[in-house]
Amino acid sequence: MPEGHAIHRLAGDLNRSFAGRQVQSSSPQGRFVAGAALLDGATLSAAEAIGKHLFISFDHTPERVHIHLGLYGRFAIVRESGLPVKGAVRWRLVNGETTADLRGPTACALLDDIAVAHIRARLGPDPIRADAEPDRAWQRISRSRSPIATLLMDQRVLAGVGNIYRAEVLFRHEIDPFMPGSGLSRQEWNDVWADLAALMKAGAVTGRIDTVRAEHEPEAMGRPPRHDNHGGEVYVYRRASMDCLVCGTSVRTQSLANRRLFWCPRCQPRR
DNA sequence: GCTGTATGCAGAT
DNA sequence: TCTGCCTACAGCG
Repeated sequence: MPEGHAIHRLAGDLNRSFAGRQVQSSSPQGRFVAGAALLDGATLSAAEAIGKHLFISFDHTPERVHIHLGLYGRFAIVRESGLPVKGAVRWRLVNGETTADLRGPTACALLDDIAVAHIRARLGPDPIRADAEPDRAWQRISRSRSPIATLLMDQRVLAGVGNIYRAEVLFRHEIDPFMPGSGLSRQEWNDVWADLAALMKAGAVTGRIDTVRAEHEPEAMGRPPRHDNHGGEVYVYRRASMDCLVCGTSVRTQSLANRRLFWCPRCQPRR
């Protein structure tokens, strides 16, 4: 479930289970054998998330494991050890009582400081991180003719926002997803950034994406409760042809930059 | 068993 | 703008 909030949550979970502890490291699937062997028996020092990227450091080497889950990747942590390997486990970490199995990542590699710095340098500010500089994103957005919906998901502009948060934050601020970045006012940007930070930090705690304000929750609107398969309550994401929770208009969808975009044409009118 | 789908991104065209 | 790729699972026959 890899938008940025999930990666931050994962980093926290890994730290709780493994930080400061010696780990057994292996690559049952066979595609991270050399890296995994190098770390076997090492002490894990910390896991850190930047946008959708996860970095894991160890005491005995300056190199870090860089993981990007991509669309399908999962990193499952269970409170058991001695488990049989099920499926294609790229990397398995075990301490006395806990097993973490990584499957299907786009990236899983041991990187030196220079390579890590390279990745960091190409990422925009991450709304979840305390060290984020939202102005860097504004500089790009305010000068761009690309649709705001495209810019929000561009990891060079903002790190960690994915298809759900972009659709939801644009809905919450009644912004036309096709409006060029240069059409956004500074105030709108400040509001969008603050909202993304709040929504994503909450998501990192709960592990769900919840974007529906209390007054629009199904119960408050006299509708039956509803839970989508990503685990939270949302306004427009994957609700194509369903009624907008606010105005009742049919939610629209369209492919934009290879991803499905969802919006309400009435709440987010063309500008 | 097969097909379609998924919260992503890089590299080719 | 399009294709390929990493994997699991739901829905279908």
